Amino acid sequence: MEDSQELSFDIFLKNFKNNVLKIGLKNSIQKDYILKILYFSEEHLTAEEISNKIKQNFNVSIGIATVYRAMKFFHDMKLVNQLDIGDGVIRYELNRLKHHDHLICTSCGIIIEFTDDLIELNQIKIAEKNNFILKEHIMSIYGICENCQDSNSLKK
Amino acid sequence: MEDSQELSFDIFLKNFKNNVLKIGLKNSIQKDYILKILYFSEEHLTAEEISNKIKQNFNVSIGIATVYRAMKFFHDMKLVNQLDIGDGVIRYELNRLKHHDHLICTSCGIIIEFTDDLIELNQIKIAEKNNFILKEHIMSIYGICENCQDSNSLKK
DNA sequence: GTCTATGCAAACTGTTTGCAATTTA
DNA sequence: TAAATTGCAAACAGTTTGCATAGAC
Repeated sequence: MEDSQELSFDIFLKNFKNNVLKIGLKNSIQKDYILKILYFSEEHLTAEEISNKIKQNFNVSIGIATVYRAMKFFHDMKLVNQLDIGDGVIRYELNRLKHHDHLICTSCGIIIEFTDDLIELNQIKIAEKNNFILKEHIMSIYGICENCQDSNSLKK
Repeated sequence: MEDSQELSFDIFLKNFKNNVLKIGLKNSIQKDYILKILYFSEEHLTAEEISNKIKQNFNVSIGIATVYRAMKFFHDMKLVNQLDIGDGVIRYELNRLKHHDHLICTSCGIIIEFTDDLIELNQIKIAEKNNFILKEHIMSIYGICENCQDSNSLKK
């Protein structure tokens, strides 16, 4: 399992690097590390967290400016999504092509992804009704997650 | 019309000030000005913009820190909504109780409000499915507005 | 060898905080 | 008069930028 994931990452990375070369730019190990972290992470990571994880996992230090520049680059290439949950920090995730939205727990901050076809359909209708050319949407639902509900009734 | 709006604002303001007193806090002209701007503004304003509008309309200078503190206060009182469209600036609007979402033009930045019952229903279902206690949701649809579509085909 | 990407530190932006002065109840 | 609010400036956090150096093609 490990191996097959590693393999699919290798293919993904090779493909990405080819695309970079095609547009006349250069690759770097730093970007490789960042992509690897994003690829194998389930979470939505901040620039800081990405940098820390690279330190932990590969014992390599990457300047925070490099992370930001890489994220902008990936975002322009539609390779990563940016998620702003309104706490002043931007989080990043690999764009796995299937659109999804986010449930955010206002107590512990956990972010749960969900997909909903009705929402996808609805946004098209709303955009049409307002004569917008649709690009994308962000839907974030805020509430209290199961865990936090339980720990609030701890004393029972 | 002007007058009846002025009147309804006066009632709104008097009511607010009473509530402030009830919880043992003090009122100030600064908060009055801010509320008046919010009340008569259709737009979603940043702290900076609120401060500028007060300068323009009433020729009064209010420290930016005061605006931020007031907005936090209003937000805690559920009087104001915060809108973060992901450009690093928080926008504020008076909470007129009917929930609505936002269409944002990525070209000119105009923000159009819309309401959609299906979305309201949907979020309840999604929260339930994930065992969340629902608090609120934010949905922002990004696209190109009618105006910007036209001006792109200017040359014809 | 040329041109891009990196790392560092400084700059910047929006927001928050400490504190003395002012205003409110 | 006691307590809360303001205004200023400094602090702060996250992000961006300029520039010299290292690295990729």
